[in-house]
Amino acid sequence: MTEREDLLVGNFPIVPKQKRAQQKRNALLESGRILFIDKGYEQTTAKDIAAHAGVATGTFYRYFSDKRQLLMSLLEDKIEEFFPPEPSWSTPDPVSFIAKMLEDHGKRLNKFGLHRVLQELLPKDPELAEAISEARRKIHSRIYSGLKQAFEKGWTWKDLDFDTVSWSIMTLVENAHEKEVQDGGHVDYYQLAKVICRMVFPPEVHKE
Amino acid sequence: MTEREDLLVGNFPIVPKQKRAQQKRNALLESGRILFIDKGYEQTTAKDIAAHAGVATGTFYRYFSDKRQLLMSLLEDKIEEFFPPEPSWSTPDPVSFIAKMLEDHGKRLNKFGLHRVLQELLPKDPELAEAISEARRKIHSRIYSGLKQAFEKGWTWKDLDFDTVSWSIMTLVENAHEKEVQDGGHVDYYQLAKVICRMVFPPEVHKE
Amino acid sequence: MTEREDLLVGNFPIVPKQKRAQQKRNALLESGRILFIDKGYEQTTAKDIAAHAGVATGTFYRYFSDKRQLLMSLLEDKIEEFFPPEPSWSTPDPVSFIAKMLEDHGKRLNKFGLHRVLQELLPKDPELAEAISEARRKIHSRIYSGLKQAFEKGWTWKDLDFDTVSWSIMTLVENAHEKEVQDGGHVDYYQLAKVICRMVFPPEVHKE
Amino acid sequence: MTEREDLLVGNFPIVPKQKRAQQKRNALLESGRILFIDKGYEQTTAKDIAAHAGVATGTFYRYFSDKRQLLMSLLEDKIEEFFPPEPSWSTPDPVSFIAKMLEDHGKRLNKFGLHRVLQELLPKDPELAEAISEARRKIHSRIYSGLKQAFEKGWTWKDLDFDTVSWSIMTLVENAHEKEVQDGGHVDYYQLAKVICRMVFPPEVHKE
DNA sequence: TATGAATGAGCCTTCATTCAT
DNA sequence: GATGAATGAAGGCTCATTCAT
Repeated sequence: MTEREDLLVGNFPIVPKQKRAQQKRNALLESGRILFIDKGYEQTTAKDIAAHAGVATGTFYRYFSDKRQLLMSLLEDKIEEFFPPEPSWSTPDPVSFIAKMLEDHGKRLNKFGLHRVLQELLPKDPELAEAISEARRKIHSRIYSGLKQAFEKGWTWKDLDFDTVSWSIMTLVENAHEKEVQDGGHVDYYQLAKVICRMVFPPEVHKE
Repeated sequence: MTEREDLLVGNFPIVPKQKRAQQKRNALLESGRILFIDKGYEQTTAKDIAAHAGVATGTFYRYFSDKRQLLMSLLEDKIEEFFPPEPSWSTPDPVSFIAKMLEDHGKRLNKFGLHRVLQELLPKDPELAEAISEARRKIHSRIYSGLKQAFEKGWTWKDLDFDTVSWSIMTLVENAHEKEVQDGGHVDYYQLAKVICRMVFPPEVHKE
Repeated sequence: MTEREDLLVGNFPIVPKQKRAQQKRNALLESGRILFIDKGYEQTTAKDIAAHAGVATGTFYRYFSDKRQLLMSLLEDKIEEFFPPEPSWSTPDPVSFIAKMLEDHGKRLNKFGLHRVLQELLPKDPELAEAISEARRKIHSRIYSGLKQAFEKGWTWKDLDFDTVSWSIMTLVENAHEKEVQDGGHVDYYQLAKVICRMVFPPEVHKE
Repeated sequence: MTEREDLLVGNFPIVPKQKRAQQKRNALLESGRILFIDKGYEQTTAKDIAAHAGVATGTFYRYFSDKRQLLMSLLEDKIEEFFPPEPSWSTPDPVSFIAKMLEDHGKRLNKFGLHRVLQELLPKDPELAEAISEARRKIHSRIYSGLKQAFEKGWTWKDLDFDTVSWSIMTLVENAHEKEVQDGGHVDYYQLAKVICRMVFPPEVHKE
């Protein structure tokens, strides 16, 4: 982690070396995460976070230059959690594979919990928006090339539009975990995987 | 929805009857919309809105109890814009039909422009979240029953999972218009429609 | 005054047009002056000034962008008070003339009262420092040319160093009014004028 | 002055006896001096000083009760630097003597460098103001008696006003070194000395 | 009704000072 | 003695909301 520390964040107020300091820093991070998720980013003040972490206001500013930097530190570690693993089409049972992947990814995202906060921030934070956009582009291109390979092996629909289908898969994966929250119901990841496979494979391949 | 409408909005400052007043109210609404989209909800102050509408700060509060209510009024009129029209499967050419629908809906949403603002607000406004959720449920159930009818006519996959597929369609439709913004590229609505149809119809029906 | 308003200050928060507003602005200016003199610039907060003027903190910021701007507004009107009037050497009785001038100028400065504040600020406010410097340069050059004229009329010491003597006169005039404060004693302006004249005129001219 | 010295300074953290401690204390003093001159008194924090001296913040408070006391200690050692040596009128060449004295004193003051800081503090620190005032009174009285002696020897103007002339001399001496800074130009100490002598001696004595 | 000045709570941030290690 | 993290009071400033005109 240390090497990526200044990726989004800059290495502003000292990388804390003592264990104590690390703990306090982590407490602040965790408090930030909780409050951001609970009340939203704007509604959470530095004071709130400090109080929730059981430290004084000033202490917050020893570890973070401001609220935004705390959020960035939070993201930095976890940004990879947004990347769904590349779906593999050359599996004996792609549906199960994807179902498993969806479920794992959903769990990860829900545990992460900051997606809402990101949406709140994207409009006002172009730098962040760009970072996210970049991440999305990567996912998209990974799915895209996976599809291409499958296509070249003759497994997919002949008229597969790589771009549209990659985007559709990405969109469904990204939103799947929200489904649970939204309608309280649970997602049938297996069914969703089946739908995704149907977007890619014609039925005869499916059976194979 | 109509019955809960005033729940959302409150019936505070009386719907003004005079033409002058109506104009002012509309100017405020429009200014609010523009500024919310431009700078985000939190970043827009009541004073900003009033100034942009060419009235005094105090006047704002004659027409709206606060910023939130203005937003709610804005949504009230336009909430239906979120509803994609029910896809019709019993059309000679469902792909083209859906493609057209996607495009129209995308245009409408982009013209509306407040989706970003909604995302900014959802975390802090459970009431609004509930209203949106409700709207979603309606769309979902409409798509659901459309699918069911198609199923009963024997057009769809035999093992169609209504819920999963409805949700997938809804998700793709909701996000399609964002694609343009995100990757600057334009959406190929026809291809997307094809993908959707593939989720629903087996290939042999397709040709019909 | 209005035409010079934006000299040092910029015309930040609206030139108040209503009488009420003018009064409030003036009250703030006066409170600022009093508190600056009493407690020093740094020790005076915007809140203090507002409270002393009997208005809320926010009101302060309607009229001034910050403490510094208030001070600048204060100076703007009064900056000319720093300029001692040009001593006239071609008077029947230059000593009396200068004595009178010194006294008037001292009174003016003491009424103004902000010289201490200026000294507090000069080191940290280069813009202000420049303005003051500029003013000083003007005074200096006026005294300088007055001396030159007197010299050309053959009234002064033959070896008069214009620069040194101008500077000496300026320095004495500037500091004279502080003498009262410093040793509680009062300044004998007449004696001081005599000293100044001795710096300029040889004794034989003196009697003339 | 010696008796009041600890009044100014307080005898708080005991003059440290160990060599190490002395060094640290001196480092802090020197760092304080440098930073005060560079950034001003208010703008310099205890932490700044400690950091500049290469010790921890807490250490600062072992040696000084606070920022003010450090400044006072700084002055304590150097306050005598403010005293211009008594001008001697009974020299073969008083002009040169005084010129030399002015130059030396200017150099000393400029090396000292804290005059600006004093001006920043005087308004808020009556005790310091009193100490300075006291010092001034001493200088004044020394010059005064020097003049008196010269007068008694019949060297000066017959109508010399001791008080006014002492004050004038003191004022010119005190401000001379600032002239360099102010107009970038250099002071012609010889000319200034001549002016001072003219305030004291009539021309015929001058030649003597 | 319309106006916009006034209000003051509350956020962000700094820094003198303390204190556990 | 030294350290530097922690504290929290206090200042700067904004903005939603009220209210006298």
